[in-house]
Amino acid sequence: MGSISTHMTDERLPLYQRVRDSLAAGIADGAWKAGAPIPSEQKLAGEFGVALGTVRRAITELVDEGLLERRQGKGTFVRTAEFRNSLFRFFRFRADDGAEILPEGRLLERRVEKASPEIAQYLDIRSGARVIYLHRLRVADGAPLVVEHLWLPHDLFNALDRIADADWDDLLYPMYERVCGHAVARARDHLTLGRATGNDARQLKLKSGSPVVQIERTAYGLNDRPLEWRRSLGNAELFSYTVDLK
Amino acid sequence: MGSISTHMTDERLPLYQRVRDSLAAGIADGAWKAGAPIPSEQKLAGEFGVALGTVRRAITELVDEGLLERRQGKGTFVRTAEFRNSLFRFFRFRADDGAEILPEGRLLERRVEKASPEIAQYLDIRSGARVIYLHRLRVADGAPLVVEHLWLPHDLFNALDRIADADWDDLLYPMYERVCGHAVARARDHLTLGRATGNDARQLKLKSGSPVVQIERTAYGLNDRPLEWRRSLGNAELFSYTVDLK
DNA sequence: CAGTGGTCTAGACCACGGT
DNA sequence: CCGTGGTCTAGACCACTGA
Repeated sequence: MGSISTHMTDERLPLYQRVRDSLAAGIADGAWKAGAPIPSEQKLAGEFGVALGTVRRAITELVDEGLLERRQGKGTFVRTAEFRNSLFRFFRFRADDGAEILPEGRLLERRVEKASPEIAQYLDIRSGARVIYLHRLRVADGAPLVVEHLWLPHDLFNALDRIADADWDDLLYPMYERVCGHAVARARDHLTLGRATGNDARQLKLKSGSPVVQIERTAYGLNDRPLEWRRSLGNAELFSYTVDLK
Repeated sequence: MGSISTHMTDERLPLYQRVRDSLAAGIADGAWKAGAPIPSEQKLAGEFGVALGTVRRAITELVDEGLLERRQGKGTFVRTAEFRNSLFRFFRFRADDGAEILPEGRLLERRVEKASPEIAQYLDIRSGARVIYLHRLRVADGAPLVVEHLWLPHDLFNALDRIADADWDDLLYPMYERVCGHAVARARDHLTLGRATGNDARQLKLKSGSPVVQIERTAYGLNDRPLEWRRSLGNAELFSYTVDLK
């Protein structure tokens, strides 16, 4: 038995699935760091005691899921979470020269509170359980672009309590991973059109009643547990999204 | 050599790619009908003179692309194009009881015209080439939902000239395939927010200046040639879309 | 050059669906 | 029962990368 966790899950699943799960667990545990290579297919086949084709299929699954990346002649690498585009794919945030802008994330509010029934449902936790609430404003070039309200289960993210307000990063997901060890593997966004009101309108510098695109997102960890729920509001005039249908 | 077209493309490509292309061509030609099974993997391996694993990989590609569907114990089947949801996935069209509604497609205008430079670019044809212009209104329960302006290359779709106005189907893509033999394999949608004006506003029964979601779509055939370009406008209040990010 | 992933083969046995 | 796709093995050779 090698250094990797060889406790394969559920005996009834196909071998390649169990290998997949074992590798996914290794990535989630941080046994292999993001950007670093995992052992070669030959080596893994030996350690798991399975054929090379079986390991290849397991790895192919993880590549399709976006967790791993193959580079011929070099190895197979743990992908760095690339959620830079995940919000901004919906909006046109570009400088006059067409270059992409990474909007600054300004923390407006932070507190620990009890989960409302709605939030509890989204996060799949008890109603009334402790959650961290964050209120942020995304600003580029001095112009407000998006307001975000977001909630995290406190038991998973209590390490954030020790971060000073000024030390928060623009991008939260890499920060979650670095500070709390929880990587975001996937997310589901639900888009609707709404109207800006009250504080949200004021912070976006829009008239009350202006159309805004509302994006409700649930973000999931490597084990499929909800890690975060957020509601983002952005000026609908800037909305722009491309999707491929099959 | 069997009944399938065994002229495999480009000698330098991997075998499984060439098999994939050959199978895709068979589907495009209509050698195998939608909904019907293709020959078994064993049989195909024999006819192509390759190993079973190679055929399996080729088929896996086509399954991932949505052209084929595997059913264990039964066979591998040509998927019926399911574009029923492709537009409606963006909007909430539901009856009071929550059931999905298939809005009726009302043909308002039809003519053959010369492609503007813009349309020509989208359809990848000569500017000034003949195109079919269609103007449609989607109506559910008497309420207008979406207006559509769409253009088709006349040389591919001239068979539509012989269809009477009253005989147009609600769903165009199956009709394209039935009447003209051109199946839509995929499409790319680009969504932005706009304002309803003039005729569009009137037909949607919205005040001029009301926010509308604008969906610009290019639809492609099995050979990747653009078949249709359309601009659809829908009441932004009804907009609702869910997307999974990885 | 050695080591990696990429392609391809030839076979075995299992799980499922219909006769 | 047979024929289908699903899993798994063991091994070959190719293509790419970097020392």
